[in-house]
Amino acid sequence: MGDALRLLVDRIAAPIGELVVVADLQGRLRAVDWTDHESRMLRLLDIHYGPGGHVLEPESDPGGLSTALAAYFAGALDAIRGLPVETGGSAFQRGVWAALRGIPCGGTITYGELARRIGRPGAARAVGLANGANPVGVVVPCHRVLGADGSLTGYGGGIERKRWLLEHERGSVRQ
Amino acid sequence: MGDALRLLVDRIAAPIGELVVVADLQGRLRAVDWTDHESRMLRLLDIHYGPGGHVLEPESDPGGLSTALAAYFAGALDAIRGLPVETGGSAFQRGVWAALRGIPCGGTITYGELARRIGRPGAARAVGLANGANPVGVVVPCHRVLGADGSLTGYGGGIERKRWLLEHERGSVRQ
DNA sequence: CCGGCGCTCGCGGTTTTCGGACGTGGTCAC
DNA sequence: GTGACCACGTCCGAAAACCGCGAGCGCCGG
Repeated sequence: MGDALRLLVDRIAAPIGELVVVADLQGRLRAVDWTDHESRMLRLLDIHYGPGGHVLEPESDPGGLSTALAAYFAGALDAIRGLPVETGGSAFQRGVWAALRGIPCGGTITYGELARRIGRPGAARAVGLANGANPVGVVVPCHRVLGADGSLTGYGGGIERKRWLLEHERGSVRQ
Repeated sequence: MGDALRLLVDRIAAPIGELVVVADLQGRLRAVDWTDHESRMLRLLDIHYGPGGHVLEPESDPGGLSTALAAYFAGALDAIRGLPVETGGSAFQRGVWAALRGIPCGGTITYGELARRIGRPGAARAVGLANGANPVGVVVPCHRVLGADGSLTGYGGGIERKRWLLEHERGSVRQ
C-alpha cells in the first residue's frame, strides 16, 4: 500500500459544531464535514478512493484551508470562494458539484432549476442524490439548494445547520 | 400569443369617478370598472381569459359604448339597457349576471329573491359572491341588489357609489 | 306586548390549501 | 442487467376557509 493517497486532516471549531477538513499534499480540499457525521465522510472517501486506498494524517491548517474556513465563519464569506477542490465521483455528480460552486453567496436555487442548468431537466431528484453525496460540505455549497416551494427539504449535516448557513450568508451579504 | 384576445380600452368621466370601458372587436362589453379599482378588473380579466390571454389596446369610444355610458350618467338611463355584453365565468355566475339584467332600471331586488329567481333558493350568499365577481359594472347592474332588510351591504366600487347609482336611477325615473 | 337590535348558525358556490399518488433520472446492490 | 432506493416536481381530488346572505332567538326598552 505504498501508493495509497496521503490525506491531511485538521479540525476547526464553528458556531454550529466542529468541522473535519481533509486536504491532499497539493493543498486541495478533498473533504469537509461535521465531526458528528464523520462516519459518513469516511464512507464517501472509501467510495471515491477505495477502502485502504488512502491514509489520514493529522496536520495543522494544511494549505491554509482551515484558516480560510474559519474566516468564512467569522464573516469573510469570500474566503472560501476560490478554494481548490478535488473529488472523485461520476460525471453527473461532478457536473452538479461544479454547478453548485456557481451559485453566488447569499443566493439560492431549486433542485429542478439546477437540473435544467446542467442540461438534464427532469433530473431534479438525481440532483438531490448527488447533493447528498457531496464530500466537500460548505465550500461546495450544497446547502444553497431548496425545494421548488422554497422548503429546505434536507441536508446531510441536519436541517438546522442548513438554515444557519443560509442565514449566515444572507445576513452578512446584507442584501 | 398571436391568438390572444384583443380588447379595446377607453376611459370616461362620470360624476362619481372615472370609468374604464373594455370592449372586444365585435363591440361587445367585456368589462367596466372604476379606475381606482382597475387592478381588480385586470385580475378578473386574467381569471376569465388567462394571464396573457388578452391584450389591451387604447381606443376611443369602441362600438359607441363609451357614448352610451356617458349618456346614462347624463340622465338617459335607457342608453345602457340593451348593450351587448360578453363574459366568461361559471354557469352559476352567468346565470346570476343574466338575471341582473332583468332588473328594471329604478328597481331593486334582494339577494335571496334573486337566488330564488334563478332556481337556487338558499344560494343567496353565493349570489353575493357572484355579484362581487361581476366584471361588467353599471351595465350589468349588480348595484341593484340589496340585503333582505334593504341595507346596501356591499359594492365592489364602494358603498357610496352604489348609493349614488340607485339614487340616480330612482331620481331620473321619477317614480 | 311589541318592535328593534345583535348574535348565532346554516347556507351554497368559489378559491385556496393540503396531502397523496405518480413520473422522474442517476446510483448502488445483487 | 435489473430492481430498489431518494435532500424532487407536478397533478389531482378532497377538505377547509371564505364571503356583498337570511332566518331564528334572546334581550332590552318603550
